[in-house]
Amino acid sequence: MTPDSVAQAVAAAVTAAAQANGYELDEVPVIRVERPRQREHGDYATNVAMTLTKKVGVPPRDLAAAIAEQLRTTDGIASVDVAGPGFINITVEAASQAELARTIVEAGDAYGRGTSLSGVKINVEFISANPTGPLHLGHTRWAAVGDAIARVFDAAGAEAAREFYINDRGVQMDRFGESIANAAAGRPAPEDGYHGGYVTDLAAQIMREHPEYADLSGPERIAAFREAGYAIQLQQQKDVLDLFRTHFDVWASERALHESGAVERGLERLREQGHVYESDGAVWLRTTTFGDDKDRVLIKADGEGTYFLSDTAYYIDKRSRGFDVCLYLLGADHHGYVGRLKAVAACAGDDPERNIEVPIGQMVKMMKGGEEVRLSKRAGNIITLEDLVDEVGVDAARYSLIRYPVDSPLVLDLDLLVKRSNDNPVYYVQYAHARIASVLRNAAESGIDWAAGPFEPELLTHEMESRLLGVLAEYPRVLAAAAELREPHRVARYLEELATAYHKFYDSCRVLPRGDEAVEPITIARLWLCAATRQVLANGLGILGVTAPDRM
RNA sequence: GCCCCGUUAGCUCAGUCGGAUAGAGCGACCGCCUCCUAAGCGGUAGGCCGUGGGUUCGAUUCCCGCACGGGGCACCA
Repeated sequence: MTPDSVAQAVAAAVTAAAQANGYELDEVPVIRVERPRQREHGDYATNVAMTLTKKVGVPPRDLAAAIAEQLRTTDGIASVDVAGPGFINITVEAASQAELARTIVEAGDAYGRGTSLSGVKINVEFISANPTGPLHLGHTRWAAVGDAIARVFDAAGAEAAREFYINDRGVQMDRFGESIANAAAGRPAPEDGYHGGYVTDLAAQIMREHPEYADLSGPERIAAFREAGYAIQLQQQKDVLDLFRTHFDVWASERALHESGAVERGLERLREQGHVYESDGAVWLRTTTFGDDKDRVLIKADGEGTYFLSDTAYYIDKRSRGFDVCLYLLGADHHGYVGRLKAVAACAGDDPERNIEVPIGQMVKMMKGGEEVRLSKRAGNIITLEDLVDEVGVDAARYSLIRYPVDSPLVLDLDLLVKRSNDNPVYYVQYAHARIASVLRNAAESGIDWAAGPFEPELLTHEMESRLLGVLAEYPRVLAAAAELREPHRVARYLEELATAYHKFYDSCRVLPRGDEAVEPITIARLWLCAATRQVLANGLGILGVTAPDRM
């Protein structure tokens, strides 16, 4: 039995108990079964009796007893007990629990996938760095988490698109161009310009490819270096993200928004909705109507559109492309944008509670040798995404960035991330996968064809087998919760729990025959359990974008 | 001043609609490989869940205040 089928059985028992005892119960509440912390409390527990006691007017323990009596007759349930203030503790029959191994192996990659977000089109925008430099530590968290969120959405049945917004317009681009142009001429960057060793590298590369730029001057020269630098830098960002296994579906350019008329269309939409006004020679959006601290300028007195104008157009453009939900993953340094973004959705006539979500991620720091890392060998004064990958590898970097809830600040300990022991969770989980792969490999080499069966689930009665099965059964619920709450770290934590359950099982339950021992039915049954566990570990690691190695 | 986030074991952190004796890893101490991967497993020690109130059968969890720490409040991008 799975958590869902147990919950259904409880619901049926509640209805039956109400009928048998004449309880007045217009509707059965949604039943949630949980896995008790204490092993003695059974495989599953529910507190329905306590939640219904008021409505029904019967003491919780009596109500629990009545429900338990009905529940006992359910197929697949071994025993039911009432405990504490009115908890119902349920123990499932070994065979019905172990059938799950077959279910998982047969479902393969699909095990755990759900339909809770079926038919929903979600746009996940993240990183959206300026194309004026390499991606740095501040971008890394979202590079991993944003991608994982999109994968979690896919697993929940949604249609998720990963989108990167390129701020390729405005004065910072000119400052970027001027900085490179100056570097090419051996001059320092202008005030408010871009420094860093990468600027000098860009200048050198551009001079190699376009020696003729040396003869240009004035705005023409700045524009030439700006455009060349933009192209190189954007490509470099794409290459690094590719290496990091974060692949975007859409690279949206701010310039393109202006060139395609999306900005005019967005402005028109906002005017239609009646939230645009003029004051002091500028054009404003009345975002305060929807809870923003102050109204925002769309077009400055000098006639230039603001960055905010592009933002509004971009949001409206996304919606016009059919996305039901637009997710903006922003760093804590941008949290001030939440109010105005929500207001933009409202000003556009949308529901800010449903159509737009703006999770805020806290900052990331790196420690090495007990001290905060501040300098990058490559880029002068910043730590790049590439540095991190060079240092610890893609798997460790992705895993550790996803492993924590994004609303708490993150400190990455580089010394820990390269360690190969169980204080490094990524290896701990991967090791479990490799260990199983090894067992399955050894079985195959010994000519044991477990898949040909027969699989006798009722043999999996060992304490550790039962616990492992219980953890395997949780996976679909974990994935669904991760999608609903936009919290992929739950998947990582779950995998650690699963790895622990497997390692304990492995330690106390011999799988393959030793020496000249015969292949027993329990051997086959345990191999099914191993195969199921390997599958779930692989599926979960896939959600995180981390590899599941067969050997380590 | 206003807004967002955090505060749980010595350290790094889990703990979604309020539930039974608050968890994991590390660090410390003690154990387990002639046997499927010891990158593993078992045990001991370690807690006023920041603080003061409130809500109720029950609060680490929900509400309000306070303290401490981080971040933010542009006709910049």
